[in-house]
Amino acid sequence: MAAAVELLDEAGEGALTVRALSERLSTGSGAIYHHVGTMNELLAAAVDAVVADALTARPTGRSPGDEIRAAALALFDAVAEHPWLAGQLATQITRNPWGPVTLRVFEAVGRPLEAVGVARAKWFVTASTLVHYLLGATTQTAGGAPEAADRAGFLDTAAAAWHHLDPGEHPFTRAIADQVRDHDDREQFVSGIDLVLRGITATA
Amino acid sequence: MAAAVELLDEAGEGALTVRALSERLSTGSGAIYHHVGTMNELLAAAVDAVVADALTARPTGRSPGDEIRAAALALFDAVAEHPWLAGQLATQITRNPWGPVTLRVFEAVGRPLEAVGVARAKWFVTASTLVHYLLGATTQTAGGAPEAADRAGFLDTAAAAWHHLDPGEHPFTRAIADQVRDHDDREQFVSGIDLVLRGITATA
DNA sequence: ACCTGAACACCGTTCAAGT
DNA sequence: ACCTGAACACCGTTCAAGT
Repeated sequence: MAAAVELLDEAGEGALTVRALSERLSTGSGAIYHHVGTMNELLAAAVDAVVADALTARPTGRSPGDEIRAAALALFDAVAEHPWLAGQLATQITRNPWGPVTLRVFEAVGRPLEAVGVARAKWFVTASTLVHYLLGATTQTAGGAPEAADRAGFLDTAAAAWHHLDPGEHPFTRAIADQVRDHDDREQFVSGIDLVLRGITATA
Repeated sequence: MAAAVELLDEAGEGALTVRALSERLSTGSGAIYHHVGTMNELLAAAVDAVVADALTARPTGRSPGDEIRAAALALFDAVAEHPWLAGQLATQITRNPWGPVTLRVFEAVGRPLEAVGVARAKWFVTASTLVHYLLGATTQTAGGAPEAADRAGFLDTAAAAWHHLDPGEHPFTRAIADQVRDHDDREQFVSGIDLVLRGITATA
């Protein structure tokens, strides 16, 4: 398990192969199949392990909102630290929508909802909305995004392209191009949570 | 392009291979590489084509909220119709966060925001939040989910498992197990949008 | 310009055989 | 019980050679 995560961290999604893993563990490829049913199960277990690690360090937030933000940011940071997680999180959740990953995220994000004043009957819809936002955001944001210096040029290119769109066909995207160039992912991520939370409290 | 989507629709993600496609087109595998750089580009183009198809039929909503809901549901239904799209949408967006898919969704969902009363300076954050919710929800929800009859047992199993969780460790998830069993994906999807929209109007 | 199809360097998985 | 490693049935991609 640890060796699998190591390989993924070192060289990305493509690096976790049966051959690479068995070499790293100084064993034969057949040996791996004695401990795990399939390569996908191993990958799912790796994802679960990393998510569990990110979400179990539960901080005692000052407010329920803080607790939700802390849990969400813990996941966000885990994806930033393990870039392969962005794609794999999405893959696992698509493949197994009610699996262990979903459970962990629901539990971490949903628990503070009672204290926010959400009626018990609305716990599921409310938590779902938060979880979906959170997963969508980490999927797009924290994944392949290159670091620091690279990042500026990266966003510049996208923003420039959007800036030159036909205003007739893509008026909205064109209008926000500058905001895209100047935004900060993590800040934006939190703003999104706050927006959803405002919808929640407005309803509750 | 059409042949690629056909293959995906018929037999899922795994069915789109160079060999299968070249056989379907009664040609050699090399011929495909004369028209496309790589298999991934082809897949990306397939995703873009389906998303474009889903989002261009723009309904003239009675209210901006209706327009947003309509665009979101168009995407939701496209994923339901092409189950492989759930995973591929996520994959493409992870791989190319500011690519054509993102652009299409932003444009469709963001355009009505002005009419909702969102300040121009907040268009990007606001649209991002909507888009992330929407992508997260379709990723988890509309993908592998089996149809009708199957679906009941599918959710029952998950709900039953959650029902038997240790209340000390997973109090929240355990508490919502029943709601999971009885929920309707599409309805829940719209409720989530409404929740986010409430956050938006509460801010604007 | 466009296509052919064998060849190459990979995959995941299986399984007789070993200890 | 656990491991070995060759073998199998696949992949995507390349490239000399054809039309």
